[in-house]
Amino acid sequence: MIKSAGSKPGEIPAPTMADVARKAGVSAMTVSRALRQNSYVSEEARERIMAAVNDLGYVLDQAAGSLSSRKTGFVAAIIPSINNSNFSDTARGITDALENTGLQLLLGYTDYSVEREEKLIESMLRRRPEGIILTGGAHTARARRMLEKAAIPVVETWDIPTNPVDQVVGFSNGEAMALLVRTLAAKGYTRFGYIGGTTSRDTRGSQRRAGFVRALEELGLPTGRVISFGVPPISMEQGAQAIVSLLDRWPDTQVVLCVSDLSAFGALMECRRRGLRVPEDIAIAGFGDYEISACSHPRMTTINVGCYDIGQLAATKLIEAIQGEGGTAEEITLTGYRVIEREST
Amino acid sequence: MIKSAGSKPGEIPAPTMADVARKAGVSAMTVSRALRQNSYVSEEARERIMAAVNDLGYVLDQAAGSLSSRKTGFVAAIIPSINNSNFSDTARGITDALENTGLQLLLGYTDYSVEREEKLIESMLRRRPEGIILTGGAHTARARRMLEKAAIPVVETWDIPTNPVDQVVGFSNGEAMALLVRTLAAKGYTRFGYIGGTTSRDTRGSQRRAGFVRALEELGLPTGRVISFGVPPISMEQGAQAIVSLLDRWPDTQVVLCVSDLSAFGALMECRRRGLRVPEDIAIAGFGDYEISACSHPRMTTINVGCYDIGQLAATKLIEAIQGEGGTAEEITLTGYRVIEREST
DNA sequence: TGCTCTTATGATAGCGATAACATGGAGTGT
DNA sequence: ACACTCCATGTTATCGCTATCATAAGAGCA
Repeated sequence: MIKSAGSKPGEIPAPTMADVARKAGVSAMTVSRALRQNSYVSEEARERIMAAVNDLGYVLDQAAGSLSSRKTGFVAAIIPSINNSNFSDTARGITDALENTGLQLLLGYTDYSVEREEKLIESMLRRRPEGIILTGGAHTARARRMLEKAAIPVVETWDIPTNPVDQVVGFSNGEAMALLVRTLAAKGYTRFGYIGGTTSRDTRGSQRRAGFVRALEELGLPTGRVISFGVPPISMEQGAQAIVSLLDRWPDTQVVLCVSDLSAFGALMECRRRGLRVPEDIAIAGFGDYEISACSHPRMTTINVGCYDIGQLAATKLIEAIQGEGGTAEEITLTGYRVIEREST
Repeated sequence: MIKSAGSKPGEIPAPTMADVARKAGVSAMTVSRALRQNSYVSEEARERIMAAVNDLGYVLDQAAGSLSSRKTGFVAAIIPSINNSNFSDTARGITDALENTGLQLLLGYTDYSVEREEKLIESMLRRRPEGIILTGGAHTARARRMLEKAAIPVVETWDIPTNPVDQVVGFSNGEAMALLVRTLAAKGYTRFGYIGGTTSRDTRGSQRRAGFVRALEELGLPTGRVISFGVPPISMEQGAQAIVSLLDRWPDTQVVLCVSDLSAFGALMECRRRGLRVPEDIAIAGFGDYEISACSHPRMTTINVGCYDIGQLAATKLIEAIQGEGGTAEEITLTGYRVIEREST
């Protein structure tokens, strides 16, 4: 429990707009106008006001302002993890798009749990954001209800939900993985392995695996070499362990695709450690085009999915919906992805 | 400019506490009490209120609440970058410590610019956070003034500022790097190289370099092999390029220390690419103990600085100061670091 | 029976800003 | 000189909640 902070004895309360107004010899309203530079204030008054602001060290209280104006200036964004650079790239894209709009980001992460997402959504809605950006389309029923009730623009990203809440900015993870399979099959590989996480908490991970299997089926290639290793997100170390058991069970595997570059990198390094030549003995590909895959030795084949662009585009769409007059039609914006072939395949 | 959002024709305004009160047949004050479960409300009334809350899909407006109670429930944290996993680990530590305190994190990143930091601090102070966590001790004069004026607890992290604003949770980057130098010197290395960034924007980077030079001087070893490459943060790719020019200029270098694991990894991979044996031909060490250094081949020597702990400890100290009665004395909390010797040296 | 103490609830008055309307000069065209 | 803009400023009434004080019913006790 937070103790009564209040004003401790001797503590001077922070100056308010009224204090500034008094010092500058104008009304509070004029101060408000001067600080938002969108209305008529004489140059002379503005200068006096700014001097008073400086003197007093006055800082606007936005909570009070937004109560009155019914606009909080908040945008909420929820990503699975900040430690994953794919998602932090998206967060960066969001922040950059928000720059100079006067909107401030409330960022939260779910650790890949829809229950945590529900809690986060609730605590963020208490702050009355003007819009909200989510990762993926899997939400609890209560989360959905809260979102609908909130009557603010929502953008789901990184995925194509079958039943979107509102707008969508993303791509088909399954299709992207399938494209990678087809690209590699075209190079002559036939015996494909896959490394991913066990549970279905990570919907994007599941879709990637499904895309992997589907593409192989379409090509008439065997689909059995799938290793599910640990709870998502799969770490580098887990990737290393997974490829060992994969090659143990299916020593004739020619190429291994991984749910992300991180596990792929772990697998790649483990192979090198064991003296396997990549791609001659075993080829490896990742997903996500993390910085690491362009720099590893050998450099890794992967799929770039435009993480930053997803964030930037999602935020741009959200801003349009916030500023736009009417209900922007529900809309699905597909973002691009491309296979980046490097030395590891 | 944001258009007048207001209530568009036909749009139902969100339910307020008064609506809930009416529906439950109690006063707004009782609803407020019931929702904060800290005061006397009969079980019967609480049930009726919760039912009404559910029916209406009511969500508390914290902005209004905090205006009245003079407590916003916000804590601000500013880190250099969210894409850097060292700092996102710190952010994670902060969030985890905040869990169940009812405090919500306002996260911002500076891109290693004190000017951006100043802007961020200002926009965050507008939200009246109850405390603020910063990275490093370098701030603009105006930022310092704002922080002092704000009269809220401040914790500076990741560094030991010479003139702290308030509390500090961090370590000496220079000493940590010096320890690494001494550890490696003890193994017999004498010709040390260093890879870091050019400008002094990144104070932690500068301190690490200074620590490197100082330690060598104390050991009576040559200090000249320093490559400054690009604007911080130095990427993996830049690390790769840097080691090429370093070895070009000083081919007899035995061991190269890098400002972070990321550049060290780039350097390591580049060496392998060129057929150099690590550590036999050239040894490499990083800084920060990123996931990558434990998994690369060869595994990298580095320094673990407890990024997560820094965040968690900083947040814990901040919470104490927020909840504690009086002005906690200004305090410097040193966090530990340790050299992790692996295969690359 | 009267007194205090605990529990449960309500009425009122702000918190610090802004929306909306009102006011009063200065410039402008006819 | 008269209406008529434009500009600059002030007044008033909230926004949705909580602090604070007031009230009242029952429990426990002498």
